[in-house]
Amino acid sequence: MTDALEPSPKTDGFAVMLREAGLRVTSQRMAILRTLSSAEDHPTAEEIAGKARGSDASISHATVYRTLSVLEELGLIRKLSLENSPARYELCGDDDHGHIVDVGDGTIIEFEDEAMSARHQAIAADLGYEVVRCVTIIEARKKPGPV
Amino acid sequence: MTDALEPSPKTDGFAVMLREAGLRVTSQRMAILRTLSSAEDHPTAEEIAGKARGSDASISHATVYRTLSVLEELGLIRKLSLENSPARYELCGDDDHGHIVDVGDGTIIEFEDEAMSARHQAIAADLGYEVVRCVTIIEARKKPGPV
DNA sequence: GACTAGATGAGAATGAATTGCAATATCAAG
DNA sequence: CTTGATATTGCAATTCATTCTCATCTAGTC
Repeated sequence: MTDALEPSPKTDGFAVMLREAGLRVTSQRMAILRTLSSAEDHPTAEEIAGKARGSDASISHATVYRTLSVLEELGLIRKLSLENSPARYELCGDDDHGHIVDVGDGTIIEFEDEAMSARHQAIAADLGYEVVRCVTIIEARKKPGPV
Repeated sequence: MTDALEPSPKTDGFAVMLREAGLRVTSQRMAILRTLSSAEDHPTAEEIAGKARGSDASISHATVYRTLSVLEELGLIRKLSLENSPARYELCGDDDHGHIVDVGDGTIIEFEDEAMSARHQAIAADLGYEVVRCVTIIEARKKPGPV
């Protein structure tokens, strides 16, 4: 009963999307997608490689990088370039959400904010642009305040 | 009349800030600061090195990188980590402004938006954080609009 | 002018990400 | 189910940005 390897409705959807984009559905790609899908945090390429190797034999890191950029272009995942550290990845819908990075311990908290997203759209529109993607990173320090 | 090399009130201010931070005022640091101060765009470290070499002899790229991080910690400049390209730098006050990156040609447009900055503060505060710095990058595509 | 800690230059080293190429595997067609 | 065309992979070597090492130099001080 290795149901970790069973196709789930979620990962099945990935396979369909890959095929529709004219791409082949390989075990490596599915392993990477499955890894991202079960990740609570925002793993780096190497972290993804490590976990993906758990479910599929020996995935080379070249494949991880190649797959990640394919998936990014496909719009299935999002890449997050942080200062002074390797890029991190997350599955995504097409929502515009931001990240708070705790400068103390590196914790990343996601948030969504309608007002902020609306401003992004408006600002871009004012300048004659249409938004492709937004990256918001708020580096912040935990306030000593009352719990 | 090589007034490009004259100390300007602006660059003088830099010297004071360096000294106040207990750092030495070197010709390399001033050349880099002068370069940034006269840059209209957001140059990369290597572009800065190139231009700075124009005003000061042979500045090594190690020095450029070292100086840039010193200046960043000092809060005099800001580093902008973009996807798939070297970091870019800009002089900065402590304002929270964003950048629109034209996905077509790479043009970077700066903007300020009170409402957006206010949201950043509020969002962080809600989660018990105080903002250190914000990075907003809106990747956008030029609208075919009427011109 | 001399001293000393901080700063620099040159180049080697690191680490993330990309690429070339031969081997392999997917998927459509028979 | 077998085959063939070709997309994809693994491996290793490579690129590129950035950092580090260390001997030399220099700003700031006395």
